Amino acid sequence: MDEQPRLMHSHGVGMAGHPGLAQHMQDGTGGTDGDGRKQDIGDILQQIMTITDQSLDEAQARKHALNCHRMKPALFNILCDIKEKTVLSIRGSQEEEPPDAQLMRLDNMLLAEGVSGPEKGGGSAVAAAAAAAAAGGGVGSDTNSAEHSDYRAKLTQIRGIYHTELEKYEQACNEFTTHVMNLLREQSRTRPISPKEIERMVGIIHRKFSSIQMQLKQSTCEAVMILRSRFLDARRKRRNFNKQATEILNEYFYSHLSNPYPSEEAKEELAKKCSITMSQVSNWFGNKRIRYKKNIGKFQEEANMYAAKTAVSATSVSAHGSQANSPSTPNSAGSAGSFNMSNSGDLFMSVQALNGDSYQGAGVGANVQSQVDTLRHVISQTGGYSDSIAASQMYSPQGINTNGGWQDAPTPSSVNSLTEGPGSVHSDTSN
DNA sequence: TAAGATGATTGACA
DNA sequence: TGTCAATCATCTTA
Repeated sequence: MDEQPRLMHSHGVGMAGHPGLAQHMQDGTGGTDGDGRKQDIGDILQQIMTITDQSLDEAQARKHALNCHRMKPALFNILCDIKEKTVLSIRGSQEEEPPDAQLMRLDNMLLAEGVSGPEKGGGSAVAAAAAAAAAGGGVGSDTNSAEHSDYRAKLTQIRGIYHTELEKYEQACNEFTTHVMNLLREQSRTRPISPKEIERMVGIIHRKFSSIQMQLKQSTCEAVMILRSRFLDARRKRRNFNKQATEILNEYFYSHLSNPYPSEEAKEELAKKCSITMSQVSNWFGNKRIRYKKNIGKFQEEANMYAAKTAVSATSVSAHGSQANSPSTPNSAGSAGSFNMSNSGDLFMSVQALNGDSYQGAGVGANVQSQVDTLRHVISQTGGYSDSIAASQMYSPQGINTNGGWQDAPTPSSVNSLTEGPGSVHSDTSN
């Protein structure tokens, strides 16, 4: 209480701050009643001016003086009563809100996309799923994996930004909460603040920050969506198969020209070799058959080329003799779709392509014919086919019948079978 | 930039 | 369900 006089004094007419003004006020302009009133106004003004000029220390000192004021407990009690009647009654209407559905949705999505939660390759799983969904859009696994890794890298980038920002927000939220709680604790010395009220204030702060967090989550979701759509769009774009894949497919097609219907197993094998999907293999063969049939002349050169190619490799096979064509191999052929371009069965078919009436291209000369003879010799040596069978097949026309379909084309499932009778077309998987 | 090549899609059919 | 045929959309090349 001994500070009280000091407090009052500081509110008094001290001239320290503005002696000039105070002097002017004190001087006045006359000694009448009006002069007295002016004097009061001057005092008030002086007080105001003094307050604004007070340093922080002075303010602290005055605050302390106020805390120690003898009337403080009584005033505090009154404030408590008033607050009890007003503020607390309002509180009832502001009960806990249910968890935000949108926030939950965002959380779930971020978790599913692998942005939030533990890094378990969620994003890459999504990318893989997206790749699978867009199966057939790419050119090969190398390209797919490149795009895949690109997607993953970008997703990781988004994840990093998201977590950094989230941490920043959380830190800011904690700091601000601590700051507010300190303020409230400080204020609780001069006004009644219950723990519940502090709790409520903290709740308000958290809600504010969580709304900011929701914006962050929303932005992150949008970024992921954009990334995904771009990723999928890029995959939808058609790209040509690489040269090697096309060669493999063409080799198979022309070496099975009389029956260019690869079995499921053969398709699988081709798909693996070409690094494309089975449906892409099916598409390719479908397109190829139709386009070939529509314009055989145009494909003549290509057919000859591949036939010659196969024949050359076959010649080398013949040079190696039975090692590459053990007697057991032809009949074990049906084994699950594996095929070999240099095996006797495929050579047999390539010979067909080479010798078919309409395939006797100008580019294939007597040397190729001699290769054919060699091949026929090799084939006959393998014991898989008799010369007569070979001849009957080799010199048959394309296999394309008058209706435009491939002659005697068996159902795809029977393509692999080597147990069919003479004249049957097979060897897809003769190994 | 146009024309041709090529992979994918769609509907009909057996 | 696989294939054919037509067609679309995109890529490649001259």
